[in-house]
Amino acid sequence: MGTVGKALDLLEVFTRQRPQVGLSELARLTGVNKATCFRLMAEMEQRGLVEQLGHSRGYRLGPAVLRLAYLRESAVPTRDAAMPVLQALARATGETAHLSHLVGGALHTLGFAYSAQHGVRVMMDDADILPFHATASGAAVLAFMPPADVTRILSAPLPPRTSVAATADMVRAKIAHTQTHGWAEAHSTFEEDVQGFAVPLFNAQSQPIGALAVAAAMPRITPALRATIITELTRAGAEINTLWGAQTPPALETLWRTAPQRA
Amino acid sequence: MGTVGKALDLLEVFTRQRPQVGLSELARLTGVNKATCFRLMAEMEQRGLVEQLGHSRGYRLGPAVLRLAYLRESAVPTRDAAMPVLQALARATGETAHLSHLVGGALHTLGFAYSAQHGVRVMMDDADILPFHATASGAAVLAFMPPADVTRILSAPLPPRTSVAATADMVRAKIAHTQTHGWAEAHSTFEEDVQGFAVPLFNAQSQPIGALAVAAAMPRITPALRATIITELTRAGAEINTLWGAQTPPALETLWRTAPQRA
DNA sequence: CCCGTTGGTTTATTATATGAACCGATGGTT
DNA sequence: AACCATCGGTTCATATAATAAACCAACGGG
Repeated sequence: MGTVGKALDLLEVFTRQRPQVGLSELARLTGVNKATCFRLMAEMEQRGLVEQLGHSRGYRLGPAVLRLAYLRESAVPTRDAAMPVLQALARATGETAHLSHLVGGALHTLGFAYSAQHGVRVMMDDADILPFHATASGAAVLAFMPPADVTRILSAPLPPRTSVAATADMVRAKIAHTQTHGWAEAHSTFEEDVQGFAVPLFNAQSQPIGALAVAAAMPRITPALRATIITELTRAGAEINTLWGAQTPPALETLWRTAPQRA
Repeated sequence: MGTVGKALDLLEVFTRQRPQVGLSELARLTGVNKATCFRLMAEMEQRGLVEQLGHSRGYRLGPAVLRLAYLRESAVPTRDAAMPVLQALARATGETAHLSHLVGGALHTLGFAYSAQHGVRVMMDDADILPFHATASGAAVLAFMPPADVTRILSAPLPPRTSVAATADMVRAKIAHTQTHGWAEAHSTFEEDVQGFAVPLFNAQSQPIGALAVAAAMPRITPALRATIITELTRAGAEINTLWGAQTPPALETLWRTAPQRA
């Protein structure tokens, strides 16, 4: 692996739960030598990608990432464009809507929206990372990936948090379902008592780059609500794909148009 | 220079005006060898920091920067905390308020706010980079930096855009003014017919990390407006410093308390 | 007072980055 | 149609930069 890859891996340790880390802890978490960590962090600090507190206290993400994010959004307004659709989807379904983006072989949360309709909501967190296995979003994306990539991802070690043991066969079944219906569904997998629905999102080259999902509280699910979610989800998915200038696979577009009847 | 520093320098070519660049152009702009550029970009693409369009079209910033920005803001809500103050400052003065952050020895625009009062406004752009010389914000920051850093910055080559030739002596005069008054002022420097006012912002170690500024349309400036701007600017500066958990130098705090009388 | 841990530094060793030349593809221009 | 410049990407010998173990001084809790 190259040096910059190693440096960028260091940034992965920063999460919502662990906003700052010391040098030794960083070396321990990443397995990178402490001296190497120091040099890499010092170099990233110089460019403002990370900063350290008071000369000896730990590192955290720096202000430069804000600038990069502004430039990214102004160049390609992914999130800004999708948020209104996301909010409308949450309103229309009464459940939590969720948008994720494929980056480096993982699904990163890009945004979410709650409905005010119910007190009990499926909660989400920005910058969360979703497991491919056992989420509707994961199945939605995998269903439109080249088979080689799917095999590679499914043969990777399973993440620890999956509450239901998700075998590769089960995931393949979900993928097949997605390909024939146009949307993915998952029960009690990512979280207990949560029913997930998702559709894939594409780029201009018809490659899947993310997923739009609705996460509903399981006890509320009725045939009618399920139909509503599927109808609204496919409609919103088509809308975001349009906003993003995506090339939706024609077969999928057809499925989405007839989704309401088959829901 | 280290490899990751070189890689991060590549990201600097992306601006609002140049949201995407091809490989050869990138190599030309940065002076880095084309093969090196390719390898570095490929490595950054793998982590989602940049992405390329359709296998041969150019690179642009990738979605991973969004995630990093969210994490940064959730860990240390710099911009979110300051924006309301910024908007209030624009409203109170009737002019454009501007917030910049010191990152890697340059002032990066972090946010701005317009007043609805006048049709003629000083326009700003997110992710702009300000020259140290000849802006009020630059002087405000330099005034509280270690002298060694000031000398280093002032001996750097002058940026091309400065409309008024700003000699090091002129900048030093502005710095002295800032140190005795607590705020910086600049006439027709960054832009024609713009009068700039600025105060420095600090971190918890009393080091300057940015500036809060008001940019007013020159023809509107009257002694009364000038007094208002200085009063409101120092007040807003103190407020943001508090929000950011900054350790404002005591001498400066005193100056700010008495600024209205000396305006 | 001790012992573990912290952030940071040094060193020889080695792996990695580098850049000139090269490639096939593309797209105007003559 | 032949040409030429330029594009993104690749190759490989060379040299530079990254690495890791040992070592510091400083800090802090028991």
